[in-house]
Order: sequence, then C-alpha cells, then structure tokens
Amino acid sequence: MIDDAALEGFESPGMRPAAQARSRELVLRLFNEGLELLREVDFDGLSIETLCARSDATVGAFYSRFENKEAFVGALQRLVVAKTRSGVIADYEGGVAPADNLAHLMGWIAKSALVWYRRYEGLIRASLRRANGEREMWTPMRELGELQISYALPRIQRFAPPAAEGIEQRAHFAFQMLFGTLNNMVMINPGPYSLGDPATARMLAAAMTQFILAGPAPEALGSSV
Amino acid sequence: MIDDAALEGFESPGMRPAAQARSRELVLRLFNEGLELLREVDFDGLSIETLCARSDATVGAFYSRFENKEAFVGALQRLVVAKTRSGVIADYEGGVAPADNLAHLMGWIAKSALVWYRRYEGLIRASLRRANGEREMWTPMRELGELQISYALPRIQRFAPPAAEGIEQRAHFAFQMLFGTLNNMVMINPGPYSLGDPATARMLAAAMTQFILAGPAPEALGSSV
DNA sequence: GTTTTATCAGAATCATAATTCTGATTTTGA
DNA sequence: TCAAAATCAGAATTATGATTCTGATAAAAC
Repeated sequence: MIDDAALEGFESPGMRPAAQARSRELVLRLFNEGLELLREVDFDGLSIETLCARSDATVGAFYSRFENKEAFVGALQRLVVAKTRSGVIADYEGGVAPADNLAHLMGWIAKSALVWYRRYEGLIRASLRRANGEREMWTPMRELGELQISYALPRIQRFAPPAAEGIEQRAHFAFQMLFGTLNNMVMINPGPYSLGDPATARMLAAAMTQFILAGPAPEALGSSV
Repeated sequence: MIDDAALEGFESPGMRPAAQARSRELVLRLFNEGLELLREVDFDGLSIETLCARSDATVGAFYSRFENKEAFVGALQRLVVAKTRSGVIADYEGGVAPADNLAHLMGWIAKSALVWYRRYEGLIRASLRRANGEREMWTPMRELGELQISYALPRIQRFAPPAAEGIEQRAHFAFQMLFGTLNNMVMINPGPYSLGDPATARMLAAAMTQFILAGPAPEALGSSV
C-alpha cells in the first residue's frame, strides 16, 4: 500500500508534480489501483479507462497528471523501487541483515526477496514483459538487485574460507540464479515450486550457500562441459 | 534452420495443411524468416507485412495458410518443440547423455540447454512474453522441460548416495533454477553472465550438481528462513 | 486441356485502446 | 472573494496493425 509519505518529494519523467492535496490523493489512488490491477493483467491489458473507473477518476484527470500509460507505470515502478531501496539500506545498516554467517545471510536474503516478489508481483510482471519494447523498463529493478549485491558481497567474502577462489564470480552467479528463478516464477509460474511455496526460500538459500562455498568446480566437471 | 523434412506430417491448430509443394515451400520460408525476425522483435513487434515481404510472399498468402498471427507463432513453436523433443529422446536412448556420474550428466544438460536457448532465443522470448495473455502459450515449452526431467531424474537417483533424502525435490528445484536462470537471460539479459558466456554452462552445472548432492539443508539453515 | 487450388497485388476494413478536446464545475491558495 | 488550477463527463479523434476482399494470374491435379 502506497501512502502519502511515499509520494513526498517524488518525481518521475512524464508525471506532472501535484501541487494540490486532491491531486496527490488522486495520484495515490491511481498508483494503488494500478498495483492491484496489475495483479490480474499486464501492461497491455491495463486499460486506462478501467484504471480511472476504479480510482474514481476521469480519463482526463489521468492525462492531466501523466503524459501517458508508459509514464504512469514507469512512475509506479520508480516509486516502488525508491521505497524498496531505502528499506534495503536500512536493513543492512540497521543490523537487520544477518552478520554472523553465510547460511543466515542467504536465508534472510531469499526470504526477503520472496516477500518483495509476492507484494509487487503484478508490477514486476508488467516490467518484465515490457523489458523488450523499452529496454530501460527493467533498469530500476536491475539496480535494486545491484544494490543488494553491493551490500551482500563484502559480507559473503568475510564469511567464506580465505582460500576460496573465484568467490566473487560465484556470488554474482548465485544472485543471478536467485533473481532468474524468481522472475521466472512471476513470468510463467512453471512449478512445482511457486512464490507462495514455503519451501522455495529454503531451497534458494541452500542452493546459493552451497554454490558459493563449494569452491571452483573440480577439473573433471570443468572439462566435461 | 527448419527444412522440408521437419514439416513432414506436421499439423497445428489454425494452420491449413499444405497440399501443394509450393505451399510447403511458402510455409518453410515463413517459418524460417519468422525465426529470424523474432530475434529482433517480440510477438507484438512481429509485423505480418514485414514477415511476408521478407518471405517473398503476400499478406493474402499468409492468411490463406494461417488463421492469424497467433496461430503462426503457435505453429512455429510446436514445430520447434517437436524437433527438440525427438532430439532429447534420441540423446537419452542413443547413449549421448552421460550415464557415468552426476557431474557429467549435469554438465551435458547445461551445455545442451545453452545451445538450444541460443538457437531459438527469439522464439523463446516471444513465447515467454506471450505467456500471460494466452496462458497456454508456454505450455509446449514447459513440456519439453518435463520431458528432460523425466529422463534425467532416474539417472540422478542412480548416481546419488543411497541415503540422500529429498533428492527428487532438490532435483526438481535444480531444474527450476536452470530454466529460470536461462529464461531470465533471454528475457532481460541481466548480466553479468549471458547466454553467450562460456562460464554460464559451467556455473549452472556446478550449482545444480552441488545442490542435488548436498542433502537436506542443515537445521540451522532451515530454521533461519 | 480443364478445373481446382494457391498466390499475387494492394486497397479497403476493422478493432481496440490510447489520447485529445470541449465546455462546464469545483476546489484551492492567496 | 477571486483567479488559477484541477477535475468532471463523455464524445471525438487517432494510431497502429491485423485481417479481409477482389479481381487477376499461375501452378497442380486429373
């Protein structure tokens, strides 16, 4: 749920800054209804008319606030990213992120990711689907991932055995598997594990931890591929 | 490259079976050009007019063969899936798939997957993008994954230590990570590793192997998530 | 040869939503 | 209280491609 506070000082290209209180309320309703609607349809399916009807607004009002549909979804995305970004920073700098060992850290990362994906599933799906037509559509989301990695990597290196070689590469790849697996669930829900399955976070955390710690692949493996 | 032989006896809903040789040639040109075009654009961006121009055909000819664009891409997908399916079966039953140990098997699976994804990247992307509007758009691809798993699982179980618990779940999840990571590369190319990177197959194989063999997550891990 | 079946060329429809417009009203900030 | 800023209602306009049509031609089947 996006609230008044989240809009404070928020700007986005193609979105006219709201000068009056009722405009801010309108934008808030549009954002929250948009988030809901995107659970059921994707970018193309998101009808401005439906969105406005559900938000007790008129089409004209929408267009007096946003340049077009793209700008609307873009703004919604930036808003969510901004909110998430400050949450991530707070978690790492405020001692919420585990600092004792790798398994705990990865468990927390996987669990947090799942919560986030469930909350914004619709928006994430719309962004993924759009990521081609407008290449930069996924960029803000990508930066969120990079932020997470930039905080996690130093800890991972601290937790790993000093001799561990190539650990940075493996950590990067582990995150790529994490986000890949989750994006894929949002995209096509392949089964058998889904965003809602309690085993998913555990599996992801275990796979990442083991891969990161395992050290370089043995020669026999490397040469066979 | 799709050839004459691949079309032999091929049928697909919304596609009129070609009775004459020149019709078969037309369909072949459309399929191959479609495959090429889809490397650059996705489903929505695939213009029938452009496709026909590139295939030396007229729009009318296209519509005398396919009910609509959806049917065309659907048919192309089914054709590729059918071809791949028989390849997978041949590999497993003809002794191409490694039968000596898990690391080799997974290395081969990852490498083959990468080759396949690179070859059909455009079609895969279009199918992923469409997977929402028409839920069943991804179904044939999904079945390909299930086929692969149904062949690999018995071998995995044979290779694993007899005491290994929950190995079937871990194997399923490992494949879900594999396809998720690859689909994500096709979808948004997140970096740092891409379909073209030689390290990708090695990393994927190592991650899957280690995860499958590692046994159930230690309690400390399980309880932390 | 003759009759279907397919394709050609290319213009004419259609469908669907996004987007724009217009002339009131209403709300807000000074 | 007033002028400016927003919104309302809802019709009119646009844009974009897919899809359909039509009257020749060409190729294949028998």
